[in-house]
Amino acid sequence: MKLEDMLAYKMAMAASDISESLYNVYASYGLVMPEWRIMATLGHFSPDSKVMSAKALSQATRLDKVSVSRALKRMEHNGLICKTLSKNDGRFFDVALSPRGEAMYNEIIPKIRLWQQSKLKNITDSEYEIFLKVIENFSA
Amino acid sequence: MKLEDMLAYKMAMAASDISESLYNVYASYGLVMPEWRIMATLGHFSPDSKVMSAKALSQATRLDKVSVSRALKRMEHNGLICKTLSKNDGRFFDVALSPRGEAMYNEIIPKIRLWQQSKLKNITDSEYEIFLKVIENFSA
DNA sequence: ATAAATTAGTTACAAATGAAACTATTTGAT
DNA sequence: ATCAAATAGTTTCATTTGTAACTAATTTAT
Repeated sequence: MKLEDMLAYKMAMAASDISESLYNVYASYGLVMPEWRIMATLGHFSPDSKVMSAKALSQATRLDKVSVSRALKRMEHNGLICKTLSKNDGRFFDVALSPRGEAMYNEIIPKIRLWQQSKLKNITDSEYEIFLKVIENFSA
Repeated sequence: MKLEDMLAYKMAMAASDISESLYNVYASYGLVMPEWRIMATLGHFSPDSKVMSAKALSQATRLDKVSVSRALKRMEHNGLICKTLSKNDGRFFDVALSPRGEAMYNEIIPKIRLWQQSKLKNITDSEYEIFLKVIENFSA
């Protein structure tokens, strides 16, 4: 087996490179990685499902529940999210981006898009489709 | 922009899933992630280049030099590597897998290969080729 | 030749992390 | 209805981590 063929190795290295590169974008907004992942998740889902529980965020972001709890505390403190006890079930919180959080999200997203385009400039649409299919497979 | 199209997000999630899944393989040998990355790198390169410096390992594995230093200390203590001062340049160490480290590597690799095959069972060779091309691009 | 600058690696310390214990709420069994 | 089991989220504490300071070796400039 060649290292060149080592899927996990390649993925980890690429993810690490991407992660570092992306850090420069959201860090300029004072966000750390868990906060950015949460913002990205909430921002994406907010059109349809306005709220998510901490548990759902934990699953979507692959952050453990302690990290989510702490990130949400900071984000609430910074006015980026609204956190209210769920009416149906007092164990859950309904978490959503605040207007301010939504504004920040909408400011960051175009920069991410630009960054992503630069990363994909040598890749055709059909190649990217296949790439997505492959990594979709990994998480399945 | 749809979350479905968020490259970085998808990569981070897939890498996280893969990393967790792979952890079960090397953890059973008492290795932690930095140790496994170092072993994989040394094991792969050992046919041609028998030794690597801690710095080279740090670059290859995307671990910072402190992590590498600590991992090498543990691995040396466990008899998995040999670490000798370079003759040419007294700042470098020549690091290589010990026979015991090599044996462990050769025991783990087939399990990684099996694991990888199961992850790729729905993927054709040409699709995998394209996938590799795309992630190669990220690190460039 | 010598002193400043650079580089490899380690150490120390402060910050981030996660497992386990904890609180609070809900569900399910009797 | 009541009590045990389960679930969401928080807190505690011990470990892990990374930045910055350090040591030691080498290179570069003068």
